[in-house]
Amino acid sequence: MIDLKQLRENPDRFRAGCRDKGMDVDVDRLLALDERRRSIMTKLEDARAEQNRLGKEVGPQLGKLKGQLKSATGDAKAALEREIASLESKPVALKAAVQQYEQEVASFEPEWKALWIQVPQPPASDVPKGSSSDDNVEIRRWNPPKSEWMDAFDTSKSFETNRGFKPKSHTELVRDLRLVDFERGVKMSGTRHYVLTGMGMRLHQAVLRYALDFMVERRGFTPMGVPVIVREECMVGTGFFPAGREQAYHIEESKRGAGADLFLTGTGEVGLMGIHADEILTLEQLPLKYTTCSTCFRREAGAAGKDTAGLYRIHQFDKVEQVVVCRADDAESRAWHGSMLQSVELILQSLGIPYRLLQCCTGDLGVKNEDMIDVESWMPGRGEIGKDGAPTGAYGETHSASRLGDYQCRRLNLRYRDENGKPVFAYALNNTVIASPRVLIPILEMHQQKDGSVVIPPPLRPYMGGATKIG
RNA sequence: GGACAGGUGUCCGAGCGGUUGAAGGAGCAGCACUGGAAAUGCUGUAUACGGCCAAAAGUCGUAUCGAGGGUUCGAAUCCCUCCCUGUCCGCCA
Repeated sequence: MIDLKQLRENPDRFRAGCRDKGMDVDVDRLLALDERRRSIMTKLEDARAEQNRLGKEVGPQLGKLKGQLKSATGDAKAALEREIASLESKPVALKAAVQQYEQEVASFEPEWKALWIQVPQPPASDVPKGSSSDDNVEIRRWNPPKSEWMDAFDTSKSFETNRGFKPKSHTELVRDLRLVDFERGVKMSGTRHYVLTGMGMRLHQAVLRYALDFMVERRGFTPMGVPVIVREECMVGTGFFPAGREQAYHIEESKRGAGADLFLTGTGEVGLMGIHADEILTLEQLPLKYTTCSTCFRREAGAAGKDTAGLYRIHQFDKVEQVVVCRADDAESRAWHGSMLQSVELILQSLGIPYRLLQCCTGDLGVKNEDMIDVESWMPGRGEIGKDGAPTGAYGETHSASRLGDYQCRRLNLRYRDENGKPVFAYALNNTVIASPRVLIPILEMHQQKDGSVVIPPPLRPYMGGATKIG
């Protein structure tokens, strides 16, 4: 969430942030409620201060009198009772005032809080303005050169021009090579479910394990295994709720008598960032560099009819995720952003997948990020159908790298103590390392051979018993 | 899932319904002592929000003893609900 002090001091920045992100949050209403709340709180606190002062004064006297009352009789007893009654009546008026203020605040506090957590993190100043993903700006692209195991590939030319034969789509490849069984996945769990079979499962696991090991061994990240079933606080704290509530599977344990419902996480980011919620870290602990491999669950509400075929948009998948929690420093955050993206690029290059980086425009950012770069991988089986009847190929999003400023850590109450010993909300970043089975689409489609087999990229071979191709 | 026992500051650990942000210890920091250290002594050692202040420092107020609600003039202390931890039993990858 945002800092209310900053909102008061510079509301225009947040109004502009809402506008640029295309989000409709009533900032002025929030400001008015905040003002009202603070003014009542001041009165409430004054009343309570007086109440406390009286309590300290009256308390010991009452204690003494009540002690005396036990042994008193007759007139002395009646006099004591009168004195006690008069002492006790003193703070009663204050109590009524306190209760009235409390009720007043309670009457609009939920609205105040709801508005507060909805205000999005304003985009960084250098993020291009735009209204949708169409306005994203390409930063650079990479095409594989000729190497020991694959020929060069140029995405500006058709697959057939590059390779000399028409490509199959990944749905055809997984069918012909028996890597995925969609029918039975749907039988068990409904639309957008699948069964990975045989070498399909092995390839899936190989990609994940390669990516995790890469992050740990080459990039110095700490591997973690985190819960994928979490409480609502985790979802709110990481910024996925309330905005993304419809995207998460909801386990209604409260309906069975438990105290709290649970939610399935859509990314390992939730578990990784939740680890240090409500903590104050030391400067030496930073930066935190965590990576995890976790199963991700997404309802894909609102995506009905989109990408219905194949492995692109599914309800359950596995993802290696990376997060960095660093000190509250813009330059440091930007440096980590670059470093995290470099990890992704190195992995994609080693797998021989053409890709491009897109600077997301303001309108494509979520509530919590101030800057986001998407990585899109080349998928020869995607895109329009060309004159020759084969798809022309297209880039499809496989990764996303966000800078969140202190927005997420403020929500999570995750701080560190700076050089002066002051607690400061840390900055957070997150980035996909690899998400599978989606990444199997470019791997299979890019490395398919004329005979219908698929060459396994060398880094994955050790994870597949040394196999060099499928089929 | 059942039966008990618990949850207090960085940690351990007291706490009678009334001057308790909270005894006592440990740790940590500063100072003193020392040639230097140990030992010892003294001092300090939470967070959030709000007020005062140009700001910082500081200071004042409020809240926080697992969370939320209640009783009361007043709750760490009493009551209710939930969460968590431990032990035993049951079940089980």
